[in-house]
Amino acid sequence: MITRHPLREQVYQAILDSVHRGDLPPGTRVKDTTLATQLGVSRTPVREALLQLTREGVLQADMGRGFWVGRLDPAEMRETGAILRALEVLALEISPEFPGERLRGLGEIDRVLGQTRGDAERIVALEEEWHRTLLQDCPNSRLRDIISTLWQVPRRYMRAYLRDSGRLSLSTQHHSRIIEALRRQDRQTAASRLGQYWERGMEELGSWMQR
Amino acid sequence: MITRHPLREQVYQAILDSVHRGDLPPGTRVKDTTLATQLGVSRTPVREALLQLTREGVLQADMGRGFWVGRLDPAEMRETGAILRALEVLALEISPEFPGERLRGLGEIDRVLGQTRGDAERIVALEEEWHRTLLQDCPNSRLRDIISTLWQVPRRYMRAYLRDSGRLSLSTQHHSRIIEALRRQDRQTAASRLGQYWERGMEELGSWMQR
DNA sequence: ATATTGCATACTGTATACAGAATACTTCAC
DNA sequence: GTGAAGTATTCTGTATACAGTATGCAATAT
Repeated sequence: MITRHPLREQVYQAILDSVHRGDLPPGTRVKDTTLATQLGVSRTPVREALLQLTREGVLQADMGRGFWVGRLDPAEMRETGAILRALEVLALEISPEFPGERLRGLGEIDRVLGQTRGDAERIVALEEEWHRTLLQDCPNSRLRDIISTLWQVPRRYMRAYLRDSGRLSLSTQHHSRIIEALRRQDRQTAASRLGQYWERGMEELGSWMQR
Repeated sequence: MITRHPLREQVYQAILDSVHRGDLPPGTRVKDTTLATQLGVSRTPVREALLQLTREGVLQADMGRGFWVGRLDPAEMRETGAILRALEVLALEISPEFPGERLRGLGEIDRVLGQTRGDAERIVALEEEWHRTLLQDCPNSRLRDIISTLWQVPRRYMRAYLRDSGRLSLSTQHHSRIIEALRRQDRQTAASRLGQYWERGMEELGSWMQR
């Protein structure tokens, strides 16, 4: 069965990548005509993608005034972080037993994370990948969807934080503590440690943003 | 300051209302051209609204095959319910002290709910209104947004359940128990009772759907 | 020089046009 | 009558056109 994909999805991904790569820094105005010609498509799918990104909080929009890349705002970070914390904890709690393969995968990502230096975007991508792997077996697919979508927000803040502060990693030691609990199949402890991860991370980002 | 509103928003609301009123039962195909002529606008804002409703789970879509009202699916209900439970509990936990005015408002909605008979759509609307009022002061605006959006899903299931089973109310006694805790400014207990509300509600809807 | 008004341009939101795919229908064979 | 094949029609996804508003620039006045 061949599945066709609407243009708007590719466009969506392309714009998101641009934002994450930093080609479109926070505050930049995003004109649909420009993007349309750059990507070689018409304005229609571009606008559909822009509307979705706006809904997800990556972009902002004013009626008649178009779209721009959302500025970094401590409140947005805190609010989204609190939500993600609750949802990831829930997702982990209701996950089934962790197969050894999954634990190895998490360890591997963590290992690569420990070796990666200086590439903020890559570190953030690996961080997200680690979480995605952690929650991969969560039986609530809608929950997984919402979590993935919400992650678009912290990505932007983490990237800015890593670049600006020069920190190398966000939380390798938290990762290992969570993995340790999962090795014992103690999902409850793992979940509570995952909560602490977010708590700490939010504090760290929060104090940085008050520069 | 005058705020203008894009057509797509009005269209969005109009379609949502149709779905909630039951004019468009689950499974109905939704054609953008038809809606466009009915509403007296072009296809563009209609499609923008349809895309958003699809993201929110009210509609479904297949590439090249258009949109239709999502069919009722026990798994979707369970999954969304679990998420809403976690988020509403979180929202209540971080809410500030409840002013007397708010408590009176909750009691008033509850009173109207107790008197309303037979009008499934109105009962569901009041139920949602009760929850919205409960979480109105939650300082996390993004959380409030997500909760409102997610509520589109249970609305459809609750409506079908009330119509089909002939039950009159969903949870008046739960409401009072929550209000009781709030009167003592015991948000922690109130939040845990709110969790029980969702737990019970999901069980009730779940067993009904296995007819 | 600076502020202000008018004008030109650019861009957004919406409408319409077009191409290709999916569905419905008709016709014909059996 | 039932089923298949081919044709018509409908509808979707994308492109383009259009109208109105916002933005930037220039010319003029202060």
